[in-house]
Amino acid sequence: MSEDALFEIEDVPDANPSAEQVSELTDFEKAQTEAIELTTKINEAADAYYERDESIISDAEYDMAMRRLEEIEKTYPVLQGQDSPTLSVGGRAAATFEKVPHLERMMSLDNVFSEEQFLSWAEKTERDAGAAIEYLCELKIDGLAINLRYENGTLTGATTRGDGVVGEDVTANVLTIQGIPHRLAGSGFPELMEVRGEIYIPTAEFEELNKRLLEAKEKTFSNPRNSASGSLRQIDPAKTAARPLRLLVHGIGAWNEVPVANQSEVYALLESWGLPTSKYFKVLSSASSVADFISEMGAQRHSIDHEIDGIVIKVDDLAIQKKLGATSRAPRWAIAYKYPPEQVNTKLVDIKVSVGRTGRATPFAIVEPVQVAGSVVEYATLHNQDVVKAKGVLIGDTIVIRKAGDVIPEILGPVLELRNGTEYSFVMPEECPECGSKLAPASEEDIDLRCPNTKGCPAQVRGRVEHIGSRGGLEIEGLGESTAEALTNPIPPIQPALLTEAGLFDLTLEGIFPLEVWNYSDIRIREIKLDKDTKEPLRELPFRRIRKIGKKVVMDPPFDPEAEVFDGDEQYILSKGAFELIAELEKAKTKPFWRMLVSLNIRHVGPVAARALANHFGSIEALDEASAEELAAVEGVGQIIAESVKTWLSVDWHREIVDRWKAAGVQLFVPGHPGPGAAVSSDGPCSGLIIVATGSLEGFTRDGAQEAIIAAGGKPASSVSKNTNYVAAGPGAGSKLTKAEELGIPVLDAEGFRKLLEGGPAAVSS
DNA sequence: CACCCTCGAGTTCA
DNA sequence: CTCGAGGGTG
Repeated sequence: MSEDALFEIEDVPDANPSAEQVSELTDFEKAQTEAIELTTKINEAADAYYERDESIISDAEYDMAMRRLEEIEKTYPVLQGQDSPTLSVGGRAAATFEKVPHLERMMSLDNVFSEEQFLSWAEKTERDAGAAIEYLCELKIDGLAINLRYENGTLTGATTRGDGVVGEDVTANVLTIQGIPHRLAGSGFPELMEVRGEIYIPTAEFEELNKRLLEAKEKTFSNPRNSASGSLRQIDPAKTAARPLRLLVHGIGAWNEVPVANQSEVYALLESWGLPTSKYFKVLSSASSVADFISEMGAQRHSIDHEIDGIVIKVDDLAIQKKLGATSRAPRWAIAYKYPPEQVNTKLVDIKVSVGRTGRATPFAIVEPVQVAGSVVEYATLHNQDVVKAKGVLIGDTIVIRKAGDVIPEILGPVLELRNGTEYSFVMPEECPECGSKLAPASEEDIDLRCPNTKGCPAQVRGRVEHIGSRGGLEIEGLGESTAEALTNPIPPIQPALLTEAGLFDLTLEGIFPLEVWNYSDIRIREIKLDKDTKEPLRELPFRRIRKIGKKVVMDPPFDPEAEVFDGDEQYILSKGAFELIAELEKAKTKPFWRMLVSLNIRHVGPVAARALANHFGSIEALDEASAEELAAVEGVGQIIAESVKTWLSVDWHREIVDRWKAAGVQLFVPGHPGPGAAVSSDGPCSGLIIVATGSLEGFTRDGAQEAIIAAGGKPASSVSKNTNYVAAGPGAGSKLTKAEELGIPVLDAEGFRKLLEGGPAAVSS
């Protein structure tokens, strides 16, 4: 159950008491709110139905919600997220497919992103193989992996990849796909074999399909991959049959005694039996010719009849494949070369400036929403004014966007041919967009402009409060982005509950009513301008209240979460959020001292430096009395951090934070600490070991793993290097695991990790 | 003083 | 995840 479900979702056109300046909600915003509501409703109903076998709404109601959502998404395609229920037709239909284990695990592939990385993989592989290698190169089709099971030449089952061990049975649908033989041609088939392939929709057919859907006034698909996925998961096989799905096979799973020696010969054999193989594969005998193949195909990737996102390179010789074996999740005898992330054109609508918790003013781009590599992008950071200049973009330009690291949108530059003269350049504002203070560089050489109003700037206070609640800080549930905003919101006539973080632990239920929580996108583009004449703040952009955690009520304490309260003619039910926040704040008061240090928002003091300081000094008083030199003597703390701490402590309003927190009962010391200088010894089974935890380790949360390493006397690190002693990797581990394997560092699973923590290196040395 | 590890800070979207 | 910069080491 999501947190949001605790709150009422409201459609309040004007949540701001100073109503005049606020424009009406746009149609788009109304549609967005409705789409969110519908999606929640549909998903909850589908979950109940498929997971727990119960109906919480009638079929008719469900259909109506689905139809309305489709309608909205048709009007505003941007609102159709990747996981929109309208994409998986029949709600969460997937859940109705039977789970079937694969006979042989369906592995994924490790990735390389440059020629250099590929060459070093090839070098290592040749070394490990102890022989020259013939490489089989093939296109990496952007589709859905499928496992086909043939028994004595007859197709007896088709399953999706699932988690690699167990897939979903989609046999009935696969049987309808053109070009997949139900019965193999020729003779000499094995008793039992698994064939791996990719289901996809050719680009041309995809466009055709979308055109047909459009004409039929049905909703269209955003890309061939989604479309193939949706088509394969139809409950009714007749619907699948109507879609232009294709198959290409590219591997084998379980198969006793393969009658040939090379993967390429396997393909030839499969083809002779009537299975579709790609005509693009090629066997090459040197890594450098493979590199050439990669760049050649990259240049013509869009002229191929289906979408590709890279090239797969395999060791052709099956005996060598066997010798090389596999890591926990991917074979060592194959690698995927991924082409650079998808690039998309869109329009640069505006450039605005946001201010973070440190006061840094960061320009960011607002772009016309577009789909890039899996999600809809609306914002992209521009780092600072020099970057804006360097990119050469003007407001109004058509620009090229891509996803860097597959997550963060990056603006590459303008499309100059599409300029029409109406574009204009961005000028860095002189003043803080939120508090109006004059922006200035922190030092001479500093490129970044900062808002000097550290104490009072609402943007900075909000950022700091949010940081206190964050995972690295005090981990206060219910104190995230929007709650921090609500607590510090300075829009008159509402006084913010907090002017600075000093009062955080003095908050009471009465104090936080009324507290309204605003949604994310509104915070991001928030901008307050002062009226020229009255100097009253104007709210330039409409705020939209989507939920509330409290409402001012006339009622005697103690408050009761379940109470219904009458305020004039209106009736409110108090939501749990406010009560939980107060309870969480109380719990936070006794969290570890290093978390307190992080929460003070001292520059350069993050979790690691804070731990070092907390260990050596044990209390805020000890830190206060110590000189900068004494601080800098601590390992991991240098002059800069030491001075930053001393400077922070010398500021009056910072001291006020410390004093008020203390007065409120916040524990600013390590209980039982022997005193300054006496570092708490870190004895344990893992003394002196540097351990990196990555991926999801069963039985540990991300931070839990770190804590466990420390508790065992080890040192947790965030990146893998040659100094690392062990890497504990769970499912979903990425580059760190790759790096560990490269460097030959022992890799442990959750089980091994637990043993290491209990018994030290001896326990896992075997 | 030049290098290599790490850490801190900022970042988007669901 | 990435970038820039702090801290430690040879």
